[in-house]
Amino acid sequence: MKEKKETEEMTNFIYYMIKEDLEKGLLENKCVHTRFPPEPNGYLHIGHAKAILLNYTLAQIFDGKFNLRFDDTNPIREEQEFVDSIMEDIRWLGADWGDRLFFSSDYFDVKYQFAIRLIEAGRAYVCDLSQEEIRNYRGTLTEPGKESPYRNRTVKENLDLFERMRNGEFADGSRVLRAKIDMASGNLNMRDPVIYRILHTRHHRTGDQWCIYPMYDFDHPFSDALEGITHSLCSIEYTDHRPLYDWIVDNALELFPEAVKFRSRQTEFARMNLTYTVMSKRKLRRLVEEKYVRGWDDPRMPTIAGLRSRGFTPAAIADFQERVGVSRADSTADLALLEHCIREELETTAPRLMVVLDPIRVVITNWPAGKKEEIMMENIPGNENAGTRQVPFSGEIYIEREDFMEDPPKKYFRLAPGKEVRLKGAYIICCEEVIKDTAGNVTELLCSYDPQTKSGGDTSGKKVKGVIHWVSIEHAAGVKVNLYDNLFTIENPETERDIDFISYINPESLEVYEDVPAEPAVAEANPGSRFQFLRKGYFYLDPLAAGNEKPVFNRIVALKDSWAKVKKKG
RNA sequence: UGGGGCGUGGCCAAGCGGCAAGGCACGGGAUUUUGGUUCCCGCAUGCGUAGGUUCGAAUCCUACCGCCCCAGCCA
Repeated sequence: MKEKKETEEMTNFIYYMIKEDLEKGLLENKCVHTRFPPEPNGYLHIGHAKAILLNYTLAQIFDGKFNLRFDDTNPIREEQEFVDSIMEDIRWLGADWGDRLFFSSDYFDVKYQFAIRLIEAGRAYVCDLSQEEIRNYRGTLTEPGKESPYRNRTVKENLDLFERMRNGEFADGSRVLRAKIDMASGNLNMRDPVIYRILHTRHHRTGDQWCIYPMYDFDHPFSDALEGITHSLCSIEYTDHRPLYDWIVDNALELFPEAVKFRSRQTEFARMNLTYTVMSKRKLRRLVEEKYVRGWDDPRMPTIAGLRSRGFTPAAIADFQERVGVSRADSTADLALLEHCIREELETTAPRLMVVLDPIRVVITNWPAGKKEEIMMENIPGNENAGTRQVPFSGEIYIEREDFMEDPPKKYFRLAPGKEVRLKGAYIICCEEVIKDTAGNVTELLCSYDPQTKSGGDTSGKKVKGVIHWVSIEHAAGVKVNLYDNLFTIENPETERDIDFISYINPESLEVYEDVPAEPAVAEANPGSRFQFLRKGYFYLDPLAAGNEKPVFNRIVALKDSWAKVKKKG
């Protein structure tokens, strides 16, 4: 990943909290140690990127450590496929976990021992209530719960039952292990939470070794303690779980001190939403399953895989997260900010190319027949190191259909009958005649060029306001272009109540141009590299389509278009 | 009507009793062979509301209002 961030750049409350912990010596002789704990049951999205980058960056800033730990305590939901994709995504983002890749399931054995100690201390018991009974006994938001009739079993009986649970003597759902806390607590999480359940399900890592599995609230704090995590960051909905987190760690410290590397503390921060998209796993899955997108990695998806195939860069995503910041308030970041970040990066790094998306033929009537001229163009204006390239120019070219108007408004600087415009890097041309088909559609423009106006050596003294891009027809290479736009038409499709978010899908979120003329230099472009199509936007040469007949370019983001604003205002 | 969290400009977000940072967006102007970039300028008499404390309040106190989360043997 890029160099460590200047600490001055990080100004969020978690950064200051850690800094204070360090100053007060609260970490004793430990270094800052964070972790990212994904459950391997789905794809990561840009909201996860916030958590990954926060944890990783914090560890970097303070010279600490960062663990990747898969939270795989529920064998029913988890699969190896997701472990692989998650690791790929995190690696791509640049968060390096070194040799600290862990799985919650690695510690099932110690966790079992810890559960036994809890039982021995009289702080956990085996409960025979059915799932429904447990729910009823729990009470409601406004009424306290009732104690389970099994709450006061003897330690001996609990130990025996728990062992038999582990040995597979009981059916799924018939018994659970519960922490004995407080059935009257206003915090439902403290009403004797279930900490182990019976699940005769094969686990993706431990196989059939276990038929009882720990619950998150028991597992997570203890895993943190085992790994010596100093700062356990999580999203805001876990705030209610913090007392339970502390209960577990305190008990571990008291009953199983030799297993605890550090008494970690949980700190919550708000998750991020993004405008013009949805973030919930359920909704993303629906988009995939109902084929509104081609898959989890569709370039319109807010998944890490989607952003990657769209052409976004890890640096732009990190910059975006940095600018969004971290707080405890619900927030929806503006997609415009993410777009700004990628444009800012690509402005100085992406070589330019001329491609005409919607071509109209231009014949330069006074151009010597058959003559070809090589035009030298800068790859990245203002950056000499990026070099130059030759672009062939001839008497028949394509220009963008929208760069010509038969009856232009006042502020239109492009081509129009009798008007002049500069062809980028080449000459100034003047539109002499408009040719139409029988339906009245413009099919071709007859123009004249002024030999005095060659770029770099213009002796005409002419000043034209408009400069347009072009491609020589004879020398053009064909490319396929995918124009991506927002997947949804409204800013917050997720928060609209009573209306199915599917109805806000943007029918024009993908526009495909099968064969579009591009300057011949495209042939040398490397798959996976990014370009600016002059005046159009930033594009990513799809590496997945590398074998195709034509190169495939995905639009990452369009260039800002102030003309569109002028037009709208009239 | 139980518990918890949060309310600072359109979107984020600093601020922690001394008189509202910054970014994006937006508006205006300059430069420009990308209507891009860059560069200037503008953009909260106001910090959910109402009271109170104080010489002084976004910051402290009180009450109220609004939004979010919690009743999985999910994480």
